[in-house]
Amino acid sequence: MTLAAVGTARHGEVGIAVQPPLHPGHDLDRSHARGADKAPTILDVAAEAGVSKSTVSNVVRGADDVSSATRARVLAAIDLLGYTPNAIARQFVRQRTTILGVLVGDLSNPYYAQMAQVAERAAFRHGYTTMFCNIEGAKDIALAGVEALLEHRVAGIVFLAYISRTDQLEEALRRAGVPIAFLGLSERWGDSVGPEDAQGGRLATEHLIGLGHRRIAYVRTPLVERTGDRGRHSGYRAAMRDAGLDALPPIAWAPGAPTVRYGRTSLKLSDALRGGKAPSALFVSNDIGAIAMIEACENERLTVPDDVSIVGFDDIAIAALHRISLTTVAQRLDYQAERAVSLLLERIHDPGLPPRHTSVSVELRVRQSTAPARG
Amino acid sequence: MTLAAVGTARHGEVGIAVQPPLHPGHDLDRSHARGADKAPTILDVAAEAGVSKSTVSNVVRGADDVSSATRARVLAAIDLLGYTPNAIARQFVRQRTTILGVLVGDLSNPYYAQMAQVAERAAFRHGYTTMFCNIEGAKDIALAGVEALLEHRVAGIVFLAYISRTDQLEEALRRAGVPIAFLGLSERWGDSVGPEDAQGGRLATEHLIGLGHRRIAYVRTPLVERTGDRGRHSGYRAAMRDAGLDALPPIAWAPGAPTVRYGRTSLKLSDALRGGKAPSALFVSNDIGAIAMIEACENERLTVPDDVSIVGFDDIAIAALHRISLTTVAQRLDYQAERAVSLLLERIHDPGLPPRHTSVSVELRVRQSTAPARG
DNA sequence: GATCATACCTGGAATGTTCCAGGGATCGCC
DNA sequence: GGCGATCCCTGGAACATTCCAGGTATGATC
Repeated sequence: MTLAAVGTARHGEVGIAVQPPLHPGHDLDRSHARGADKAPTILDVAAEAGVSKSTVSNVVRGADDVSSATRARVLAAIDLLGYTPNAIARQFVRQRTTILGVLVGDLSNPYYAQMAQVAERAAFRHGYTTMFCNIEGAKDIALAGVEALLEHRVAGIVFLAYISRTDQLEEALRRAGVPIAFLGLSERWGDSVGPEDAQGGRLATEHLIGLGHRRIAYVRTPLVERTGDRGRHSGYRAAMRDAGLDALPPIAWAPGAPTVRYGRTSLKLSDALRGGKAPSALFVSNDIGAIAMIEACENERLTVPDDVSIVGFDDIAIAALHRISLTTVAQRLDYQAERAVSLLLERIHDPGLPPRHTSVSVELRVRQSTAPARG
Repeated sequence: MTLAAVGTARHGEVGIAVQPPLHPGHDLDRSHARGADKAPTILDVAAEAGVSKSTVSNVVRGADDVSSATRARVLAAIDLLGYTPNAIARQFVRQRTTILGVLVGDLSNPYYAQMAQVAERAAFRHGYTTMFCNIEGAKDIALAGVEALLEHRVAGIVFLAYISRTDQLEEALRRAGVPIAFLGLSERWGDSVGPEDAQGGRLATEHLIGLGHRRIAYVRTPLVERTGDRGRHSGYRAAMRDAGLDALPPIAWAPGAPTVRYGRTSLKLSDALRGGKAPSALFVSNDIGAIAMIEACENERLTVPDDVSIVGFDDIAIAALHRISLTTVAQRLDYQAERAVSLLLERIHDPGLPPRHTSVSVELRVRQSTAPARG
């Protein structure tokens, strides 16, 4: 507390000049009287500055009807006492918070981590803090997490998870009536931002077709929401149809944790990628899955891209590593996260808004995991 | 609301039997009278159940002095009204929260993301929610982030960031007197958990020496806190000394963002890795740096591990990918995050505890980025 | 000098919960 | 039937802030 006063004195004489050493020695008494155990309140500051609590409140909140002399006096008192405004009390009386809940599927997955980071930053820039719940695919945890967010009366929720929403979870969210933005997904009941899945599926598939591949399979991983998966798959089918090719039956990742390690063992490649009718190219519904697929192929002594070409979706950071160099459909993760936060804040401000769904254009990034078909 | 009651009926007739259809039709009146705009409070529930607010509070908090008949009646009323306890009011009156602040350096860095995930999970398991601040190395943002956490009166802070702590930031934290645990670091003023840096440095270096390398350089990246860097570097020096080898001058990553992309261009390899006196092996102070180093080497047409062996530190998930296959010093990220949360909760419970520093043992994981020295 | 306007400040009500002291029943025991 | 114990329940105070109606100077205008 004394240090703070010194700090003030150092960086400007204004506050000090208006209000010299105020009550010399008195601060010691105060701190003894109150004890160091309790944080100073707006009333302590008011007493110290010789004004009412309302005036201190006005200063803290930046209201304009405070004379500059009074303001300086109050600021000096705040500095002296080391007062930190109590957001809990503020939230309590104003009956709303500036906290955004973030439901994130799995932070150890780079896709979500990148999204979460940008969302946090965007929220912070708008004066909101973020409360995270890592729901990791477990339905009961998700429900408990949502409950916690609702109890804390978050102003809105960013939904960033692949968990298949149960009726229970969805109903809990609807009932609470809290603004919610689905990030990385489209066509939900709240607001949403997502990539142009169908267009991406088409780009990926056309790229492979252009390289001369005829037998191209779609690989579906549990990472992708049904809606996203549907779009990507239908883009694939449309491109195949337009090229006069037959769509192959999709290869499915066994249900389970969406990690590279799991995918590597889960994908049954022996069946899918061996023999005369095996596909020479794969379009995988996301990058983590595509990387798992590369691992799985190389485990089975199939070289990528020589034996199999692979295209992913997302363009997460590690896809660009030389050693990985994954051809993929890039979606602007950062833009989407920003947009989701904007949608949320707009709805918080005006709950009457109609639901809005933003889809973000995608772009093919050709790297080394795809090569012309052989023969 | 009705659904919830049905749910109750399904898994047990007790609640329903004790309190049949209570007040049929009445719920509609209430919801109209109150209007759907305001969330029901404990008083609404009390009126509905015909008890006092204190009793409802007892039920919600799980206090034991409530008869089972009354409890059932209150629960039914809660269900009917869709009451969600107001954590803000609870925090307000109890003068403490069950929120843990997490200051995280950079969520898009897998090292932090993994730590953050486990920390969140551990906190949640103990009944705490987490408030994230992504401080990304910018000092003013870090300060504003800490301020936000303090205003929300978080019960403790997990510090998970490489940002070099300014006097200002450190003083703000000390002054606030909030319990704080440093994660991934040791030897700080609060509680801390970190890996055995010196031992790790020694293991990495001895592995390279064992492979016949003589000219081994230490590469320092801006990712690592000074303390961690010091330990790893000194472990390296000790191993070199014990083997009768000269430690080379450390190679430094230019200050800047700690990403692979940046590191790739920032590391001046032409000078460091060319010529007769160039090192044949590198020990890099963390995995992201090591991966950047692999990229940088291969950019310069140096093959890893044939031309240069590289060892990292951390064993982040992507280090294990076949395509990366980084030899590295593994530290138990999950255990550390768990431990940091435990330390924090113990201190919240008993602030008088002396500062504790846990160091976690490390273990070398040999993969494909290291090979015997040539010639 | 009365009236009005403006600038600045203040006191009180309200917010939803917890916690505590205490108050009725009911029961058992002498 | 008096007393104590136990069980269950209740009303009120307290928490730190915001917001609003109102109050008091000061200055300007007629």
